[in-house]
Amino acid sequence: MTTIKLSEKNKDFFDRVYQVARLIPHGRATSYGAIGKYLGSARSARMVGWAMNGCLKSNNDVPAHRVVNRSGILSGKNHFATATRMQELLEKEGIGVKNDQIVDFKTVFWDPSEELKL
DNA sequence: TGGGTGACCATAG
DNA sequence: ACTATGGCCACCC
Repeated sequence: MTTIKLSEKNKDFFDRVYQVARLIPHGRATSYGAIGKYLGSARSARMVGWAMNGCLKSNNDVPAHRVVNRSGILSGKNHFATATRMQELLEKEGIGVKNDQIVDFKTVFWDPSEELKL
């Protein structure tokens, strides 16, 4: 049983990442960097990935499969329950996946700092 | 305390 | 076009 330590500061960060991830529309996908940028780019994209890692271990409704790297590659599929889990979830939403990479990613791409611009 | 690692990204050569 | 490097910052040993 793995427990993620969450100090006050990063708990806030994790929370924000989860919030944005939940706002990703059905059938769309975004990147770690995009989320990091939306959160202020002060935090690097790596932290977003770290947050995602934590999200899989906690029981929340964060669609981690809709978050990929900048090339549309399913870089985190390795962290899902099964190697094909992430791809299956994406394809079920109508997102094409070929060779662990999202087909026509630029079309599927959903940028929070654009769509969610306040 | 310090150093290595990571579901990454941007820039430089 | 591709490879190399630095930066980012929380986590673990």
